[in-house]
Amino acid sequence: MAHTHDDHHHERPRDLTRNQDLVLSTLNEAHEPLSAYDILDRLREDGLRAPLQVYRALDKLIEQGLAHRLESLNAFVCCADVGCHRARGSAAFAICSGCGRVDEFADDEVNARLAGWAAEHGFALERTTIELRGRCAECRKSQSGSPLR
Amino acid sequence: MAHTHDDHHHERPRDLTRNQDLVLSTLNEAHEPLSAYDILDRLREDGLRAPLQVYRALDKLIEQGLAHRLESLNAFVCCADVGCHRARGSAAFAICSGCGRVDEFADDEVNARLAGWAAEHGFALERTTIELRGRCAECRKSQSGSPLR
DNA sequence: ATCGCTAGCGTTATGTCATAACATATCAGT
DNA sequence: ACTGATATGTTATGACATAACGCTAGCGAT
Ligand SMILES: [Zn+2]
Ligand SMILES: [Zn+2]
Ligand SMILES: [Zn+2]
Ligand SMILES: [Zn+2]
Repeated sequence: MAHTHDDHHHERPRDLTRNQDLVLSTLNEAHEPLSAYDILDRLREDGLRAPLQVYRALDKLIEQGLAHRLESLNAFVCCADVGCHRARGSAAFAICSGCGRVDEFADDEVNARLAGWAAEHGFALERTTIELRGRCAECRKSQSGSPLR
Repeated sequence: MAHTHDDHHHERPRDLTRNQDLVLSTLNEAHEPLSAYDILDRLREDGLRAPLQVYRALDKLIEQGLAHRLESLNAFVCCADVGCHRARGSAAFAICSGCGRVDEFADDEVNARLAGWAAEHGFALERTTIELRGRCAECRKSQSGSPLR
């Protein structure tokens, strides 16, 4: 969108609509990935009724790099490092099958190697998914159960 | 037409069951990822009636490294490199949004870096998903449409 | 042989995730 | 106020995946 001549705020990441704000807050308060329907359930008392309201908000949040979709889980988390979208290469996620904890990180070397493969093969890279599944340090100590598939 | 997951004549272990063999053959003959329901549709005339028959076969094939699940697509491909399961680290996939072509590859450096992150963080790595989305060289030349979401 | 175990199979029903289609509302620029 | 873009609300439907049940075939041990 075109900015006016005296607009020095070239990034306005907090220009969120009501639904987007509700969804982002829900993700922020959760300590685990949430499915769109999980989010919906937590927002019924705020007036949300239909999945589409959640999915639309999620689309925008993801577009702005404020949230991420975990493909291997069909669930969503808020971004742990706002700015990862622009400042760093694509993010990777370590997902614990024990407690649901998700650690977001980025590895420049990994991103460089994948970009390299793409360049070599004439592949126009648009989006990268990197997801590690396993058990986090905490869960390895305590032999706790496995809530995640 | 470019072939990727083409007619590799996989050495199929003789211990595949009828359903597993049907599903693997279907994946081998396809030149694109197939959803479980796509596979089911192609196997109706062979007597398959229910999704579960396909999912159960897929589970076994994936377990044996003969097929892979593409998380970002909710679809399946046959393994382009039998033995990737054992011989190499986890596989990566470049998925073309234009034609559906999938290239399977493995990058030792990428796998090493991800294993390194896991080791540093006490994360017991069980499974890794690496999926690149974009447009393949062929599709960049010809401005063809976008059948994949 | 037949018992008991295991793996696979077939079927119905259900659960979970995601989008199509359409109507209405809100807001900024003119 | 008019207009176009974006966001919203709602209903219905499509797409992906599993629960729960009982049956069958294969196989080694008794
Ligand atoms: Zn992030
Ligand atoms: Zn954990
Ligand atoms: Zn493979
Ligand atoms: Zn292509």
